[in-house]
Amino acid sequence: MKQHTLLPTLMEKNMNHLGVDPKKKRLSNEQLELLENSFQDEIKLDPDRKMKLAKELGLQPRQIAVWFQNRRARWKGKQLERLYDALKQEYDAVSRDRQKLQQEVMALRAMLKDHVAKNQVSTGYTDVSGEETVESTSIPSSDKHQPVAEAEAMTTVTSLHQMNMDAECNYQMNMDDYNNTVMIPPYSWATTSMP
DNA sequence: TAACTAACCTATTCACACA
DNA sequence: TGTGTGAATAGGTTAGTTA
Repeated sequence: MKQHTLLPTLMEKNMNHLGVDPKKKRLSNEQLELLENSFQDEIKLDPDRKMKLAKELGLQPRQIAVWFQNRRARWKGKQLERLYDALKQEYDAVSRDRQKLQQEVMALRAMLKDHVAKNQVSTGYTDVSGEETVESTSIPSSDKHQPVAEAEAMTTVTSLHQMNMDAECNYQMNMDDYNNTVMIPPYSWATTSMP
């Protein structure tokens, strides 16, 4: 059950020389240093260590426990901050890649449109002359092949689009994987030692 | 198995130091 | 005197113990 033992000892000590009722008093540098060192050793506080620290620092065990609780909360906040920064960097990088891919897709689409238009024109000529025009892209075209070429071209665009979609899906999946790996279930973070 | 207990958590309050 | 920081509190969850 909760322990609501307040701190008469410390308070009394502190108010004696001030003539006031200090309800909250900052810990001294020495006390903080020792607590900090202890926290760096182990984020969790076992009862023996709590008693030892309390004795050593002249504080109530409850104060030691509270200090560790607050320290863990601050530590977790920092961890979340770092995690946020890492995720943001990752997101920015993926975002840039996505934009680049989209630009490539647009360029390829434009090329394809141009290519199809030229094929249609050249097909018009071949209808008359019977000659076959070969584009620099080496895609064969004739009145017989033209629908096939268009279909292939459309397939290419669809594939590119699919690749783009896949990239997005992969990113989503990776983020999910990352979340499953990194997201910390309640309280479990506290059982891990300091990084 | 329910009740109790201790330790922990998050959210909040509040005293104090300082610009 | 407003604000940031940290000690302390409130209330909830979890896990171990016991009758």
